[in-house]
Amino acid sequence: MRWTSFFSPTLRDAPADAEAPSHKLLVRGGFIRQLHSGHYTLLPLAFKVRKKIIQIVEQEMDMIGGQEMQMPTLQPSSIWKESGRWDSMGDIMFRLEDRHGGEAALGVTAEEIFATVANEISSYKQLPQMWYQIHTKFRDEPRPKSGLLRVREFTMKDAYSFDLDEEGLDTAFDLQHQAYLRIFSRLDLDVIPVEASSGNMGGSDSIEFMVQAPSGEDDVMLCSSCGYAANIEKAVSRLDDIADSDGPAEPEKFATPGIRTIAALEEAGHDGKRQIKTMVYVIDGQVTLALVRGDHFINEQKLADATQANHIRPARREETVEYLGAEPGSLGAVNVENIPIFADFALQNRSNMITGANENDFHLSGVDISRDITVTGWVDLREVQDGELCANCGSVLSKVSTIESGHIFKLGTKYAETFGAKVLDADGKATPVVMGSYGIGIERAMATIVETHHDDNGIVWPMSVAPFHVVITVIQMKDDKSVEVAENLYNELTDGGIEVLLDDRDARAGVKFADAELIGIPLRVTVGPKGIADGVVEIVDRQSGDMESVEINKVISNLKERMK
RNA sequence: CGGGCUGUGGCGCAGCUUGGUUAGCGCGUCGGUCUGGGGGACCGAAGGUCGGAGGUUCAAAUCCUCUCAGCCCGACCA
Repeated sequence: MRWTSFFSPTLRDAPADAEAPSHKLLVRGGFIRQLHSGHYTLLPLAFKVRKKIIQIVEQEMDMIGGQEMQMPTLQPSSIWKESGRWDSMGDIMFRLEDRHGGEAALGVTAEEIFATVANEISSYKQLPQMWYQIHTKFRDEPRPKSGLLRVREFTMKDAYSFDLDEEGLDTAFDLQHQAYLRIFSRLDLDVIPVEASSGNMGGSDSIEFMVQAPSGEDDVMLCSSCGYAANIEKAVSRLDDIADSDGPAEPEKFATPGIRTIAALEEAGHDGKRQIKTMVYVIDGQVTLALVRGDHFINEQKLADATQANHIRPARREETVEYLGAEPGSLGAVNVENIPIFADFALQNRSNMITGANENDFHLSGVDISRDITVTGWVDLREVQDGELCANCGSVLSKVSTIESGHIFKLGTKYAETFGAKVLDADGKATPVVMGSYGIGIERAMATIVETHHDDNGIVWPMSVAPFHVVITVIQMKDDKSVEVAENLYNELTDGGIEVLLDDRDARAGVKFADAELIGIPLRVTVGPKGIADGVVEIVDRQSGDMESVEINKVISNLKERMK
């Protein structure tokens, strides 16, 4: 490709509203343009990178027995209603009606559709199956942001496995896990597999593949010693036991005028570790209490997971007053009936504690949780804090910001049962197939590579996904000899299967260098009169910046060596 | 959904407080001359419904009302 005929509108300045490095660089480099919030046009450079990422994903999926196919993106509501996700998906789903008034949605994910197709599998002899597609997904995100990192329309590789039993699922899950590690390694992304929440996907285990980056939106807890890694929505840590002194036979009410916070109670001499923090939520319309230790913080996703909630929100002040009789700051769960109460494990067996009395400006002391509070369920609600100790090995945990690059789920039989995907087993008995689902966002992977592969001058693509392998920079287009050498190299390299961008623009060297570095081509061949006088051209490595003078007839072998 | 900010040529911005000729500047673009190894210089040129609608006024980019869009923080996020 010749630069003079290539469409790559580079910009000197990044758009003012871009913040994330990948957003700025992809726009400046002429890879993408925004059409609308969360919707981007992929220009030729980005399209080339996307295609290479897709090829890598396809190769690795095919390697583990994946069969590529494609599902419709416009899907009838009926299929989503059957699984119950027409409601549970909420506002994330783009919904529309056809001319007959039929409800439909744009594909958010495709468990339902694949499970429907899996109806065609009728015998255990046809299992296992591993199917996947690489296709557009639509999600009406509350807040698209950071260029390609969070968008409303994107390409996703979603794979689905079908097995006869849990053991088969474990095998498929592990195959995908290994394939993911190979894919991200080939993309030169340092992924950390972490234990994750499954959200409204359902199912048991799920693992997310996270890449550490400041622009990331997900927090992960990492143990540097034993390798424990978990999304903060799932992470646990070691806690010291607390020995409570004996309390009174029943809770005692005491006045706490003006005290409305845990911190204020602490100042009044009541250690946060001895307090019960009472939070009021509305979960799918049901007012619910969540209790954690006074000095602890609740993680809402944990509460949502524990209650299998579709929709969860903090209660409004009026609701709190209506149901508990007091305002936030004086709340407690003692003597509360008819409202579900979920308590964090850290409160188990605790006694002689302090909590709100559900009467403004009063608290209770001497609360024995098992005696005085009707706990509906003991669950893990506490959000682990940076610096706490690993539950496995006792080393210090650190909280890091990450980008979610992939997520794999063990779904079990939920979708198969709903959609009647059953097979006859060896005994002739009908049994639902066991499913797994496995996703990777293609454009997010592209942006994540940029997040982790750039410097002050621009992007530094790994060879595996670079839009071109080599850029030939002609220093002076007026110098016939330079042009001749460059043209010959261009033809030979291209014939040799190397993807070359020939910078044949009549621009100054500085401009060409800057553009080549901005768009991040891994190798640059500089052809100029100085070198030609000595029979050489220069090869510059984008990553290291190292320059080597190479005899013209050895350029191809040199480049091929570097590309290995 | 709450809070904050921004819409002026392809990009980055000024002008708006205090209304007043042809709305400026830098970069980019086009033509030309010189130049030529890190975003060069000079000459010339094109390119703007000032986000949109309504209003106030002799007069609106500027004031008022409504509205649309985008960005950031939070909420939310399979």
